[in-house]
Amino acid sequence: MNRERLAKLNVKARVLKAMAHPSRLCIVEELAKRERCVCELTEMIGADMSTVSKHLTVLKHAGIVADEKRGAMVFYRLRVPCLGKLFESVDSVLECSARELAEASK
Amino acid sequence: MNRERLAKLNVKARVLKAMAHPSRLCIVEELAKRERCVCELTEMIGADMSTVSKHLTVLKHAGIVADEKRGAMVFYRLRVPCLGKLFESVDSVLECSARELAEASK
DNA sequence: ACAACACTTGGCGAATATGCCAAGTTACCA
DNA sequence: TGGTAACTTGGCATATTCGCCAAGTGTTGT
Repeated sequence: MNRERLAKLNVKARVLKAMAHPSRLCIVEELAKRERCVCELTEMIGADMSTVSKHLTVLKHAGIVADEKRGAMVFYRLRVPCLGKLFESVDSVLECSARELAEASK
Repeated sequence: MNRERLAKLNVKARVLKAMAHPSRLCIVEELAKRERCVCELTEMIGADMSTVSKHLTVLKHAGIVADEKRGAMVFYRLRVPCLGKLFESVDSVLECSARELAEASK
């Protein structure tokens, strides 16, 4: 495996990994609807605010979200508008997978 | 957050997590082209065969790949045909992200 | 029967991830 | 100025992941 390909794989894996956590996925899904402050996300997830803040840091580091401070609050939004397609893809993978499993169990 | 949504998030996160590793992503990309035996994948990745075998177990457990033994060899293939779209999605996320970063650094 | 090949599994140490608490910063308001 | 709310960061304990080696299973070829 050449270096270039490995580098690309690493970057892609990092993006996937950043979303590969229930809370972070939830955050991303919410941000796909509209921007949110940490407070709102914290209440939604039901964890400690510090925990949510760290999840947001992970997403930010992966280039998925951006933050903007307005007054005392920090608003997060998706940096990328095309995440909807990714969700659809994951969904269709799940559907295919479920269908295959159903076939297999017949 | 209600239980049903949490359950869905967990399932989706599990699929993403299974692919969120450079070696596993590489495996999935290869299998998207054609089926492969463990041996071929091992050579491609350049790790111990036991390591590759465990990666394959992870993918199998997530419902992403299926295995079939033929003689002494075990062939793996994608269980789902629609993974190509997911790759495209990840790619476009990366492109958007790169473009945004370029804009931001102007 | 024996050796070689293709895997899988168990196990171990090292590295990473996760989530809470505590402490610090910054903004707002009385 | 003092208090409170909104965050972030550090640190710690616990849990999970990763990759190798060693050992075991099943298959092929001699």
